[in-house]
Amino acid sequence: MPPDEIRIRAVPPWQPVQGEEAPFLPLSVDEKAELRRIGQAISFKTAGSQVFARGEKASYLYLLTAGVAEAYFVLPNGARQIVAFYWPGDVLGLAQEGVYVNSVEALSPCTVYRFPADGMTEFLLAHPLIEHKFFIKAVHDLRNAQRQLIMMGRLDGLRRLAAFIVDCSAHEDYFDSKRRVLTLPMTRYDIADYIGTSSEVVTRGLGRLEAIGLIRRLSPRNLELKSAELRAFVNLAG
Amino acid sequence: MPPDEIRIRAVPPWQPVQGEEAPFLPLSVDEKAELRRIGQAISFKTAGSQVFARGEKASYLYLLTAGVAEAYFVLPNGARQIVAFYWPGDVLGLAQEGVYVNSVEALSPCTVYRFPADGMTEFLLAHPLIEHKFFIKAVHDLRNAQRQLIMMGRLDGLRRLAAFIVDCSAHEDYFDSKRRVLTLPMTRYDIADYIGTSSEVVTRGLGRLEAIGLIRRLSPRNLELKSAELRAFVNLAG
DNA sequence: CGGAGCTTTGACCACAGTCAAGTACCGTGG
DNA sequence: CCACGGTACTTGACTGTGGTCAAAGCTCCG
Repeated sequence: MPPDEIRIRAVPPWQPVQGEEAPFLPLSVDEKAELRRIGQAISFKTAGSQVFARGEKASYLYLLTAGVAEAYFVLPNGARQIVAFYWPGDVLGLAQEGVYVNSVEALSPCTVYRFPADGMTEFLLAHPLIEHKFFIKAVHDLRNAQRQLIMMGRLDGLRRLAAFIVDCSAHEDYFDSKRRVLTLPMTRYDIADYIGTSSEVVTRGLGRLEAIGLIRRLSPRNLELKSAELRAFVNLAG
Repeated sequence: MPPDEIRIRAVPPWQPVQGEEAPFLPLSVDEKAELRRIGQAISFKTAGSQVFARGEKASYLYLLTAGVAEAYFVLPNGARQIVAFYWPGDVLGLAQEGVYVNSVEALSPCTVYRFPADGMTEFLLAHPLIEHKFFIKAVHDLRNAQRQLIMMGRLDGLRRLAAFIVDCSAHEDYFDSKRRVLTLPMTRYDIADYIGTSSEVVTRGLGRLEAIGLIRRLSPRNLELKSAELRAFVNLAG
């Protein structure tokens, strides 16, 4: 799988997963060709590049093909809440009434496909199979957002951090499953603004997780994980 | 508009809203007929009725036409997080790999349309215009979930409560805009489990909001609101 | 090799979570 | 209609997590 291949990361609501390419929806050759026809590949060379800002006219819908990005919202008092990290296969560009509702910036060099929002409705109506995949992706993201809500509402800081680490370890490009080493593409501030706490608490949390023996800090951005134990610690099975 | 009319509550991402029936997507007569053909109207007579439970086979997709319901998740330690309240026009039945991910129960007598999940994919593929509306609804709900994330992550208890009250006041069946009186269909516990705090904090919060003069408690479930001031207090414009 | 940004640690304090008790409300049955 | 019981709501007191400020150490890149 070339790194800039068009693919959508989602697990469907109804049909139990079929293939072994587990976390991605299968797109047919035709569908990819159709998407490439109306889309346009774009690269953001450096971390920190702004993809778009809240309030801008929502001219494009984006599909991230390589790299990591974040969507955030800044409150009037300056506080920042990250509402999502985007990994390869994720869709960006959530809009309301024609304008983006969040700002998005790259956390690493990124490549995206972007589709003009203008013709998008017509395109989707003309290609029901593709529309269905975008629909499933939206449902997938909704499920994730609700999961995040559960973590924010009912888990303490340490467990939220552990849950976040577990989530990150699902992304093969950043988790070496043989060495069990996770490479974080984001800063402590980013993590804090995502799980609703401060960078200090994140640091302390990593220290405590290391003390308990659930992780080992090889370097600030490289963590060796005990995945099963981490999952058990978060304990979100319900 | 009859109270059990089929309608979908959502504001679309791209096209700015057109009509004056603001918060609902227009469904054509044909579309309603098609939905009625594959759907089935069901009533839940009493508050507290369980619509479905987490882990059950997701046999149906639901459209709420009257009443209020809640979707919640119970952690192994017994804590409960409400991930959504559902109002008329909302879609219920979020599933993953064929099973519901949350439990849903009625907060008041409810009526729903339910659609068999079995044929649903085929039906949607055969009716792109309807599928598109479900897609837009999913995007709408995703936006709301992200907004909720911002509140949970970066607002203190009092502001979360105020934001919740403002959200409730958007639903005409429960907010008398002439008298400016909101009728809450849920308990303090429900509110607490939604905004991630305890029922005591909710009560205290209502007291403080009343002391500031933003609300007036006519009875525990009936609040007279100063909507503009409440909105300004929450201050989520960004 | 220098410096800026990122990370870590420490100390202090307040918000809000928890436990406990008392009060209001409402539907039920006498 | 009234008495009653259960549930929902309110209030109080205490405690601990985690938010904030401050400062020092580390890392990585230029």
